[in-house]
Amino acid sequence: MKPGVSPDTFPPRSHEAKRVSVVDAAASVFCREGYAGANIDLIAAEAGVSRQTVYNHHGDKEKLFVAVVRDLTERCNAGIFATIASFPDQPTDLEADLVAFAVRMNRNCICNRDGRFLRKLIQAEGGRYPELFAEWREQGPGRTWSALAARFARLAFAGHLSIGDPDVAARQFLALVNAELQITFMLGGVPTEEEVLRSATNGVRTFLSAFARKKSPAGKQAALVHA
Amino acid sequence: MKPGVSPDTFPPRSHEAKRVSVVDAAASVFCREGYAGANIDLIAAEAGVSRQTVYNHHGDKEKLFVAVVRDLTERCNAGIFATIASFPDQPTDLEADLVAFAVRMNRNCICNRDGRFLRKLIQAEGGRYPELFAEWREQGPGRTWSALAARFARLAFAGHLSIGDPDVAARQFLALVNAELQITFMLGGVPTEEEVLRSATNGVRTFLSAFARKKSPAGKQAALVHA
DNA sequence: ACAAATTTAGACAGGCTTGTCCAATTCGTC
DNA sequence: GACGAATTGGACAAGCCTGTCTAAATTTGT
Repeated sequence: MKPGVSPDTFPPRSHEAKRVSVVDAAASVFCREGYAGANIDLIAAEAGVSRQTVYNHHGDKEKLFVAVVRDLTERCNAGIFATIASFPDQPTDLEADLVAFAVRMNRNCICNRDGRFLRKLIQAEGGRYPELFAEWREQGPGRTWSALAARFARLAFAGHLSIGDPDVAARQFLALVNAELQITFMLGGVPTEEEVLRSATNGVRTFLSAFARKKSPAGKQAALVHA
Repeated sequence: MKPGVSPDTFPPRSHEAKRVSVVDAAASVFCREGYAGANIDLIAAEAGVSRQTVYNHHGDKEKLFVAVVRDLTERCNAGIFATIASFPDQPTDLEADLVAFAVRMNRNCICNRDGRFLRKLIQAEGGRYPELFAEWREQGPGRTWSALAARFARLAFAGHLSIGDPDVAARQFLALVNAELQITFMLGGVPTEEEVLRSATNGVRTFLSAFARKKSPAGKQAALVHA
């Protein structure tokens, strides 16, 4: 385990671990107390390190804040694109598949620790670091909407939906499945699994009512009405 | 100008005026800097009064903050209900009337100074004053949704829409007409008139596609189904 | 014009926070 | 076991902020 290149022993082992736990604790404290109210001593205590270690690793409060935002942005984007990769391109039950996708999106990206923290930091400090959050906006929501719009366009092309503008549809999809969670988000709360499921179900139903395939053979429409 | 009751001289004339300008300046500073970062000297300067006057009127920082939130809540609610009163109960052009209503809602309640400030304070400090913002939640969004749901139910009853759950429809209406403004709201920006109009138009179109009257006697196919 | 209330500017103590410095200690590696 | 790097705890100066106090100036009502 010692000689040569051992499998899982990196030179800065506990060093890097401390760095991570400082960033994690800082994210939590910055969110709870705001940038001005965040206290380096508290961050250090919550990370289980001394104050001096915080300064050794990150220089000063502002650099630490930037490191926190970059960290959260990166992890959130990774989660979002991983989830979008699971979009139901060949749905068997369109409603059920889209509801499941929306629930995954919420659970893995929007309601989890990173998502809640990043959202709050953007809302609270967005005005003070324009370039930092402009970067997030391009890399995050911008690409999210594009990717999602492409998936919806594909569903429309395959005849499952009737969509005018896929970009608008993608944004409206996200707005609809989160419609009933807005207040909870605003107050910083975490919706229950039931709330997420209900909002997603209601949202997807309305979405499908609006974007259901419209140009279909008359016979099929009649059959649909009968059912 | 001296004897009797002069026309525009209230006993606490400039006194009350100063109180208002202190609250206004405080709202601005609390939003920009956060509660912890807000500086009483800066608030006093921005209000054009001395620091001591701030303390004379409001006691301490926390009481001032509460006064600001109550003030914003009251004004925002008043604006919201005034706007809901202009809901198109007897629409001539349903789409155009709903778009105009959505634009009014955005301009007068959500994007104006009070709306932006209150939203930011709730997001930033909601966790620290649970009872204060719980009160807002009941009086504001709770009653807003109810009132709006009642209006939509009326439209459905009159045969203009086909709605399952009016409460869900009301929340989804608001979510849809704001779908394209979310990011701007998050970053604390003010959307342009064009953006508001576009988001409202796209949102109302999708809303009407989803909730358009389905069982109408107009279509021939529908008549067939009726039989 | 007079008297009362309000406002102002400034000084002030007390507390808290950031960021630095340093000696002692612990940790990882050879 | 020994060496060097990282970490710790604490002291420290400097600055900022809140909230109070005072005496002078201003405004308000009569």
